[in-house]
Amino acid sequence: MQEVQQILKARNLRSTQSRKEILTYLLSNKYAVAHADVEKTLSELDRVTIYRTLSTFMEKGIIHQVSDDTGATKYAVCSHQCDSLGHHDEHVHFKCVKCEQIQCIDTVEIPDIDLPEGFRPLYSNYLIYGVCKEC
Amino acid sequence: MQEVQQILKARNLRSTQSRKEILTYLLSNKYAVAHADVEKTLSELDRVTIYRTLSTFMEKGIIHQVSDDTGATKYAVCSHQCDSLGHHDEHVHFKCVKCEQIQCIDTVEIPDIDLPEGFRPLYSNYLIYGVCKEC
DNA sequence: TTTGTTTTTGCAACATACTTGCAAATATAC
DNA sequence: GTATATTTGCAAGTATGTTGCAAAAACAAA
Repeated sequence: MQEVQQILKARNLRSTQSRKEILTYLLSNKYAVAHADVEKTLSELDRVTIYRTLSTFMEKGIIHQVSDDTGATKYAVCSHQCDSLGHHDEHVHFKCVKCEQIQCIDTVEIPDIDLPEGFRPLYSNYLIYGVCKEC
Repeated sequence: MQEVQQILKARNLRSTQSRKEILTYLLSNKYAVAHADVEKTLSELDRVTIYRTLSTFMEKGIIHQVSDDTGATKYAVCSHQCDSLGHHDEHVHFKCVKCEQIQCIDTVEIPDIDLPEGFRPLYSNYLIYGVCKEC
């Protein structure tokens, strides 16, 4: 059984053609991808199916969301053991101002912060903008 | 001359009715506001005028952007000396998972990060999710 | 305080991102 | 192979953001 089917089965998700194709695409991409990217690449799939599949993958901890300033949500495959109970891969993301690609910086954990009295932190997002290795 | 007019004049922006109302609203709000919030509150203003005004205020360093996981851009008044040449108020933002409001945590600077070889950071966004003081 | 110039606004139309309901199709378990 | 529950595709709708252009408003200077 291939990797994608194992990932789906482990989350009790049916191995449908759409899911296998979308997951394969996500795994093959070193950068975070937007819905539009999936749609362009897998053009035979319905837009709504792609939205729903990404949403399902999020819930099941297969992928995580990265929000940048463009308004379009991007997604990347989780590197560690995430599941329906939560995401456990709090790492920094890097967005290149030249190529505009977002990548996970898995080697760097998000540093903790001393918040003012009364604020209880749960999780966080840290996005660094700059010029990436490749550019 | 009122505060809002001084702010506009200092940036060489004409003191129009729309700008004065939108800026007053932004200043009166302790949380980050979305375009939709402005539209609901100042319902006599045209949608496009609000978009353009927020965009102008961004360029002139009057407000800054906060991106969260909802896809809708939010804005908050800059606390320090920002201008057309750039924003200089790199602070942490906090989004409450109960009331869903975003506020600036002006007292905490974004901690620096040691990026892998080859990455050149320029600026960053750090958003912490959790339960706020009020909730 | 009127006039001329430049900026801003409002409208129409468009573009992109995302959601919901429902019937038909498909995956899985038996 | 059949029953059942899940998933998909289509249609339609909502939310968010943009662009071009003519009319209106702000400002400066006579």
